[in-house]
Amino acid sequence: MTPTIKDIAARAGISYATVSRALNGKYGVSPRTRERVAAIAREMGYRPNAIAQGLVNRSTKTVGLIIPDISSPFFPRLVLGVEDTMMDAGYSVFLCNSNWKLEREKNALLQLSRKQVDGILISSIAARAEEIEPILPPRTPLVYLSSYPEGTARSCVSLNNIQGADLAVSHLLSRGRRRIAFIGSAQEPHSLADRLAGYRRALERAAVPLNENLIILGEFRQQSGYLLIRRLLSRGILLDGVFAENDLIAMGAVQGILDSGRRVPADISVIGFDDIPIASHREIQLSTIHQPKYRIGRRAAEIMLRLLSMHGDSHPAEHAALEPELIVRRST
Amino acid sequence: MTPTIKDIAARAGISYATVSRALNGKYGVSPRTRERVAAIAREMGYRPNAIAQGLVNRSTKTVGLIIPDISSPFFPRLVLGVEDTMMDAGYSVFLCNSNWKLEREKNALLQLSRKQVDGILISSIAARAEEIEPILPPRTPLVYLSSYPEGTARSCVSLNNIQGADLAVSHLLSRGRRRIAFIGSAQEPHSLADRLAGYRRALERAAVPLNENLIILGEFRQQSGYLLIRRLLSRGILLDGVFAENDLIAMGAVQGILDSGRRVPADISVIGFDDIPIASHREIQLSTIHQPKYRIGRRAAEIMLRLLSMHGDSHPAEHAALEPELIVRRST
DNA sequence: TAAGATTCAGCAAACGTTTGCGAAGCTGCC
DNA sequence: GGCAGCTTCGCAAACGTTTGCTGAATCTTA
Repeated sequence: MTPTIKDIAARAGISYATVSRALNGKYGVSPRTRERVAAIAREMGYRPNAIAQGLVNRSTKTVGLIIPDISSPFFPRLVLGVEDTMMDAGYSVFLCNSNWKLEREKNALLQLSRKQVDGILISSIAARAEEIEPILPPRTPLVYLSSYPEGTARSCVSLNNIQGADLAVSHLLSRGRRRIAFIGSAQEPHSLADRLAGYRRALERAAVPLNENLIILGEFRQQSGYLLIRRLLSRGILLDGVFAENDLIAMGAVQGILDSGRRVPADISVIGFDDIPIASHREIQLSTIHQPKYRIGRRAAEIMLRLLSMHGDSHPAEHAALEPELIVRRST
Repeated sequence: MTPTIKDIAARAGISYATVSRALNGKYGVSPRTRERVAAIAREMGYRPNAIAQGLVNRSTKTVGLIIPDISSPFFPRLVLGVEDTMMDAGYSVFLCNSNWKLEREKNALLQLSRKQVDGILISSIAARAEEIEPILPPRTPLVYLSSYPEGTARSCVSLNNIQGADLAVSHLLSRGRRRIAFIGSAQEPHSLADRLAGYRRALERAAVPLNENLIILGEFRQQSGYLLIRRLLSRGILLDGVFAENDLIAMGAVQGILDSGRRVPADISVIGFDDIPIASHREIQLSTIHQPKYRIGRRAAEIMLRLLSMHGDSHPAEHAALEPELIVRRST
């Protein structure tokens, strides 16, 4: 079928060991044969079988990337950042969507380990490291990106969520808002916790009392934001600001507020999180906290490459927390 | 390290051939030992090494998926459709972004074939099949999705682009528009050709003369639509309708029209193509031709699975052309 | 009870590579 | 001319599986 190293050897009249050495630039083969082998390989259209190489080298030049949902607008650029840099380094990436389900996340981890990936990058929805890390062989390079479980000793790349939330809420406060709702999602326990912490911190610093009634949770979807805000407003709860855990929720909230006859930002200011592409659209103009998604992906991939290069010697975990950036637009 | 089949054999005091047969439910091992092996395997946390299996089975349970750019809003749901159904069938998918470059597309093809993928799904930007198909080993299952090169004998899943464009332009005509611009991109030669053909067909049927000055090409980006329409308008060319090859271009065109002091749709109607998520947003409301992206992905994956199941016996190419759907919103 | 049939398990080759070790062949020096 | 030392290459094992073939043990049947 497709030519193997043995076919080349037969054609060149030498052993296949020599062919391997010639092709890989290893020591111990004369320039003459090296050239001859290269020529024959080219002529026959030889391609090294990466599976066979993976078996003997115990390295597949392959990594896994697990995210909740590629069709959620936050992830595509993250994935691109990872793929671009891994690709440049000669790695291929398996993409797995967990669909926000822990079970599927675990399953993906299992499949990937079976496939002998050299490392795994994951935007995990697990609350605690013990839920997922034991699934992997002990020394598998693992880096979390954007979201990580509590109690992990692995490398992480994420935004400083506490600070981001603080920035957002402080911005609302600076606009004179005092009754600020928090609309979040329980889908990513850890970032929820951090953003909630930032929310609390900002309020506390401004000496604004916390009102538990203003904290509500749903899903990372636009409709969720819409329904939650409408429920809140219909209960007659007073509001003058909304901090949503992500832009989709924020956009839903804006719609809900408008539909209830109130104005944005005149009556209620709304700020989101993530700065997904649509947020900057002229007709939307949502204030938000920018996350450098591509850079997060790239950075995580770079860390992965370092981990891979020192093939399991020791894993000094690196926690990169990128700086959030406040983007003020029309909604505040 | 991680336990192999031999470790299990040693522990059970039997040969590893028997362990393999027991684990795979092959004939020729007693229920008693089968059970014992299963128990030991579970206890030791055994996981079959898919690389080794791939080498001997000559099948890796892996496919490649090549698209131009995951961060372009058309692709995420397409990818999700593929990933979901391949995953359910026990396959993993390598994601590769070609960044609209033929060179990168070819390179991805090469890498994937090295990695011994069982098949490849590709949204190709190649103009002709000869540019890319020779790269793959002759009988590699290959299915095109959404976009395919001319002259291919392989399976394709795509929208009926001619009909879609016809629908869009006919819709503009039915709104009384007669001077309809076509703004497209040269990035995907084949879909451009088809959509242009549909544009021509609709005009012809309505006996509206074709004006070559109204056909302009750029890239699949919002800014491209903006710049092209502004240039057109500033040259004093009369327009009352715009058919854009995709929604991003259409949105850019809308902005350009508004910025030039004209109204949409009162002065100029605009219709796009794809129905990306943002198009349906309340503040955007772009008329467009809907593409069932997830379904296209799923369908392509299903065809791939059929191809895989008959491991290379014969490849009766299947050309699935899904029906476009006109979505009328505020912009027309 | 003996012979044949049937069940169960092991041996070893194969998949396509990489690589340690050893064996030639050559060069040059004394 | 003999020997050391270097260069160049081949042999064979290994990576972790699957599977055809063979052999032993058990069971069936006359």
